[in-house]
Formats: sequence, structure tokens, C-alpha cells
Amino acid sequence: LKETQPDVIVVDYNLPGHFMHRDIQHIHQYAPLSKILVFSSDHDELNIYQVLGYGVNGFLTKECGKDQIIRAIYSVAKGEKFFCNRILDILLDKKIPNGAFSYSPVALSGRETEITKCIAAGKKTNDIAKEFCISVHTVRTHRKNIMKKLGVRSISGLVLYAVEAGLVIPENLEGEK
Amino acid sequence: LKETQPDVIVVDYNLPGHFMHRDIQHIHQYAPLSKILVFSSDHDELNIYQVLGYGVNGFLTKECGKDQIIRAIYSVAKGEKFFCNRILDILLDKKIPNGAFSYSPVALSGRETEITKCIAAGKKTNDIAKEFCISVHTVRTHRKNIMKKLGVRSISGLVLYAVEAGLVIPENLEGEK
DNA sequence: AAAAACATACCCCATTTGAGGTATTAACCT
DNA sequence: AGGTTAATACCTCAAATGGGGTATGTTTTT
Repeated sequence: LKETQPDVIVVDYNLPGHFMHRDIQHIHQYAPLSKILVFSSDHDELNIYQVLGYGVNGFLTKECGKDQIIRAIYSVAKGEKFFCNRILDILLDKKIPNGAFSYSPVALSGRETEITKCIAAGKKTNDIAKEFCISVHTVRTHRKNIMKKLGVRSISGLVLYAVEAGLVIPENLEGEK
Repeated sequence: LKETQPDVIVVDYNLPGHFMHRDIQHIHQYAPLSKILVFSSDHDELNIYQVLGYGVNGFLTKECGKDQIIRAIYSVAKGEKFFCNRILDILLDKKIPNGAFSYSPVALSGRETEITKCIAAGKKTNDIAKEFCISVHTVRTHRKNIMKKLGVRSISGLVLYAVEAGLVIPENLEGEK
């Protein structure tokens, strides 16, 4: 592999005794210039996310038609990315809950939303109270109402909601250090 | 629009005085069977996420070549999804930080990772101790070490890290109710 | 063989959460 | 005028957190 440096590598992982999803990463390391097109029927989303994270250029599932497979290979070779519908659905439905419908089964009030953001950003009740010039009690009351509305029993749940609702972008972790 | 119900609708939003990104949602409502191909040079990622969340079938940016645009229209008409590289990069880089490189400036040990997952999933220290059959003290120690490694001072920060690292999927909030 | 990392367990203590309340004021809806 | 929601503020109390330690045994690395 190191010598050949192919234009496109088509990998089918999760075949018993063959490549595992972890190996994709190694392929990427040994042949960094090659385009990687994954072709797998993996159904484990975490696996799929991980593989996508390795920097592959395309991902097809076994449900794809021949036509699509051929187009995928050409597209990937050209430097484009090619993900089949199932993968895109995972990416969109699961990771982009920002669409109005998907995160508003419960509606937080304006104030509640602001406070949710702060909590998710790791701010302490005290700091939030200062920031908005209101009493700690008020912040606590808001938080309780929020958690009740969301049906969540911990900060963790609240943060997950905030991420899901797009109130915080995880990468902004920096500010919390 | 309601009468025509076109096969494919190509929308260019964010043109002053024309469609705004919010309108995409309405198009989707009035012509639910039409495929929507968005063509925009929007650079606001939150906007883009939102538009993607509305259920569009394709998204091209102004950097796309003619060839790609044509293929996009045909693909979308066929029921496939078509997103150009820039959009896919946003989706991948921002939402899938699983790549070894992007989340391993610090490396948590195996146990630490497991415990991080649990904490991010909203489990209490007690429950985690029971789950792994270890002492609460141990869990606390692990958590402290984790937080130190991550340079984070709260559960919130820890959860954000977990999301960023792909250890939890935000939508699994359900289990926390 | 020595050093570093991991997993384990315990102590202390001040601060915060979570969960249960109550209450007042303003704004908005009908 | 009467009801609803929002935002504000306060109370109590058990439980959990965060920050600071120490310690021991087992791997893994050097």
C-alpha cells in the first residue's frame, strides 16, 4: 500500500477476519493521498461516525445501486465527496436537530433559553446571576423550570438538550477551560 | 407553487429582498413532494444547519462547478441527496470530531473514557460505581482526573467534550428522562 | 530495575445541585 | 375582568460536586 499509493481505495470493513473499522485509520495514515471510499453495511452509528471522522472521501452502504457505486468511485477520484443517502440521513437526522421541528417539542421562554445556554457553557449559578443581574434564587427557579420542561434530571441532560437544540456548539469548549 | 408541485425546486436564499433561509421551511410545507436543491453562498453555519434541518435534498455553494450543478439537479430529481464538498466538510468537521486527530490532544484512559460516557449520559456517581462494581471514591477520583486532563471545571464541560469526542450522541437524551 | 501510567480507595470541606415548596408583579390573551 | 405565562425571589434539606489531598497494587514503558 505504501508503495502503490492508489488513487482510490475501496474498503469493505467489518467482514469477519478482514478489515475492521479501526483499520481505516491506518489506511489513511499509510496512503494519505489516496481517496478512500468505504463500502459497508455497518449499522452501528458510532462506528460510522468514527469512520467518517478518519477522513474518508466517500461512504456507500450495501443498499446502493450499481449506478451509484460507479458514480461514487468517479466522484471520489475527482476529489469530491460521495456519501449515500443512508449515511447522509444519519448525518442530517441525527446530527442536525436544528430544524425548527426537531427541537421544539418543548418551548423554553426567552430567559430560560439564555440561562440554558449559560448552564451548558459551564457557568455556575452564581456567575449567571451576576451576568443577568438577578438573584441566584431566580436562576435556580429558572433552572428547575427548565429541567422540568425538558424532563431531565441533571446538568448532563440539560447540556445534551442544549447541544441538540443548537444552543451551544460543542467546539466552544475552549471558553470553559 | 401549491398548484405546480415541481419535481425540483432550486432556491437561492439570502439574496436581499428575496428568499431568506427561513422561507425554505415554508417551501417545504407548501410543496412537500418537491425536491429542494439549495444553492447559496451562505457562510453562516448555524443558518446552514437550520436549512439542512428543514429537510432539503441538496445543497450547493457558489463554488461548485457547472458540471456539479447539473449532476446535482439530476441526482436530486432521482431522489438522491447531493451536498457539495463545502457543506459536507461543515457537516463532517463540525459534527463529527471523531477523527483520532481532532479529539485526542488529551488521551483519556479506557476506564476514564467509559466513565466519561456515563457521566455525559447523565448517570449519577452512585449508579456508575454500581455499574462497574467499584467504589464511589474510585469514580470520584476518575472524574477528577478526567476533568483535570480535559481542563474543565464542570459537568457541562465534560459533557461538551464527550459530545465533541463522539462518546455520546446527543439524541440519546431519552434514556436520561 | 527504575519510572510512568492506570485503576483502585479513602479523607476533608466548602459550595452546588436537585427536588419540594410559596409568592409577587407584569404582561398578554380573550 | 379573569386566566395564563413569564420573570422575579425566597425557604428547606438531603445529596452530589469540585478541589485538595494520600495511598497501594498492577501494568506498561523506558
